[in-house]
Amino acid sequence: MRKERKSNVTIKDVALRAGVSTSTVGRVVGNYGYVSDETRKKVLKAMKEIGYYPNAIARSLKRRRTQTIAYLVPSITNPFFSQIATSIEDLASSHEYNLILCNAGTKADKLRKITNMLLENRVAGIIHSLPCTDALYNLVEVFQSAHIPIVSASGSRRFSEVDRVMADDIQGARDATRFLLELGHSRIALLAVKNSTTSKLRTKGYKEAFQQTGRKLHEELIVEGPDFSEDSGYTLMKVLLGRSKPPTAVVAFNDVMAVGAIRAIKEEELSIPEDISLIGFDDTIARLTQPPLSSVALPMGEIGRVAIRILLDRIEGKDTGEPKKVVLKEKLVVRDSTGQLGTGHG
Amino acid sequence: MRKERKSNVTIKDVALRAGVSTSTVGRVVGNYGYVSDETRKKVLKAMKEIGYYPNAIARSLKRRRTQTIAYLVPSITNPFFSQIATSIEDLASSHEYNLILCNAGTKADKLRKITNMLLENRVAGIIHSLPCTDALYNLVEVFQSAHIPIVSASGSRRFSEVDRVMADDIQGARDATRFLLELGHSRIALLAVKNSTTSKLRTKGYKEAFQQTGRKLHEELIVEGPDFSEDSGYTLMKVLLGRSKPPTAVVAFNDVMAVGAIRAIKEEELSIPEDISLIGFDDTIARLTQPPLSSVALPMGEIGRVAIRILLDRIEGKDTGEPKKVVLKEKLVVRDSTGQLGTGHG
DNA sequence: TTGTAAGCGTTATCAT
DNA sequence: ATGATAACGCTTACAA
Repeated sequence: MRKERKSNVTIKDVALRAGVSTSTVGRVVGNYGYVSDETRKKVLKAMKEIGYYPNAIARSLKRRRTQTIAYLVPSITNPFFSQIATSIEDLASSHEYNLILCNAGTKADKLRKITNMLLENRVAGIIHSLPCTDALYNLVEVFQSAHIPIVSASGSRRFSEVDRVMADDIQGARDATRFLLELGHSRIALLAVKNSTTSKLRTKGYKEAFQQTGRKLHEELIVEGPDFSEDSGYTLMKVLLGRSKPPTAVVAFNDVMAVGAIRAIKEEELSIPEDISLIGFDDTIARLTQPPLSSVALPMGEIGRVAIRILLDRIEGKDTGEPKKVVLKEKLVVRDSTGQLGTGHG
Repeated sequence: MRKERKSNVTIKDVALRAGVSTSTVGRVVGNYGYVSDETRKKVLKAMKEIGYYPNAIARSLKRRRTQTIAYLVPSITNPFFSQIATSIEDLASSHEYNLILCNAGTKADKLRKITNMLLENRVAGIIHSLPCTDALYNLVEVFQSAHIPIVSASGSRRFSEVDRVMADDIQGARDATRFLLELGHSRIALLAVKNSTTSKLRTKGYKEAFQQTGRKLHEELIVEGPDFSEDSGYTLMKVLLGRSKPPTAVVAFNDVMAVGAIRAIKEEELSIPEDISLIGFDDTIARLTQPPLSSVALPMGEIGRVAIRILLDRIEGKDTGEPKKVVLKEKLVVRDSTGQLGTGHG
């Protein structure tokens, strides 16, 4: 015989069993107010015996607030987001909050639907990593007027009314470029991406590095592809290598593009880093390339942690100040794809 | 002046505004029962005007069930799980279910905590991809006795009381091995992993391929590492290459191990596939290796879809039959790391 | 076709 | 220190 645990054991049942009132049981369960040790023991015993566990739904209804927060991403498959998600989940969970993870995809309808669902489920707050779209505008407006706090974690930077935490794309690219400049390179190419805010900021950082060191910038070495794909990296690199004066170093705006670049470079029978130094961004698959790729690591974990801390402070009313903007440092991880200029036959 | 949307507009408010009863409003909101067109319009108008949206918490309390399901994984960072998660989320969302994603990690405490939280929040059902542990036993027991359906999506296979959907590891390895046999290879090495059910099953498939084709199996070419890491793949491959009779083809039990193997092979100045053919598993980063890796793709999307379908059928009582066990096919994706035996100098 | 009223399982206020 | 009771916002017989 299997022990059947009735799923609707209520406080009332416990009260009956323990021979006390529901409010006394409530005090024991919620651990507040005055309860004598003796009574507490009786209640605890009754709870065990009939297998009581609290009903969070009823509690939420009564308290008029949930312990649920949501994290919205374009795609959880992207390791960038899943790492942020992990750190959010971690802290949320240790503060007794549940995390609803929402894949908003790219369709406006989906995000609208999610917005409604979150509203109806009375989430206590949301964190998102979404790009700026009409549907996001709608979301922000709706949640703001419902007084539900929002934090952008490496999402759209455009809403000055919401708390934002993001990586310092300018600094990351500046550091990477500077590192190459210090290795003696000056013909440093940039594999950039059209219509990307991130790409624009990184390009800015690249330029700053040249300015700060007083070295000459070669504008023609900044090339733009349509997206952050491997093909994009491959094609751009091919173009650069076909020129009369190819670069001696390359910064690709993510690791996947860098993989494309590696393929192009090897096809031309050149070696990394002897002929060409290469740096990627994101530090995701960088350990696995051949040679292991130097890459600018983004502080995903930190982004998530800061975002959730801000959110919890907002939810619990500990922070009622102006919207924050937190910018976190990126960090170059040096591996084997970068070397001093002129060690090869280039 | 910002329009302030009061967050606690209730059915009662709408009823008052529209001059009807709460139950009439309820009928309009829930879209059931008889409501005259005229009344419906009045109610709809009132809803718009005062910005009403339903309270899912109250509804859940009343109906004694939620529209929430949970998906538990060891780590959402693993692309294997995040892809399953995506397909689950997709179908769940289109059936008006919310998905709570839980990172159970590896500590028993965390899973116990999640178990309780899920129970208290009255989730309608759960899907998991967790390995067999005491904490999972506890989870299964607790949910079973609360009559909350569970589906294992490529998780522990040990519970015959729960629905299980998984990939056919035996068939995947068999197909991969067979493919290599047909290319003329017979000295086919296996980079396996100790204490892994999956590894055991794949090894079985490997052996079946030899049996079915009547070719001679070289037991000594089956080597085991401690885990599925790149280092593991590298070290095992080094060992194999150091032998007097090295293999002409290799099956690595995931892509990351295959990357390690590639490194080892290149270090010995051998080429892929001319000297050695290589096949990975998972088809995650396989496109990005040099050369692009042939790899056995697991049906992650399909696993998620089947799992959520089964779960929804259970939740909605459409399926009250015996626990199901669904096994889905793996599929070899051929790229450039595999070739006919003897095209190189080996 | 519409309205009344009794819960769902908690929490919180007020007595006792 | 404990108990009675009224909400929380919705659904749903049942009555009208």
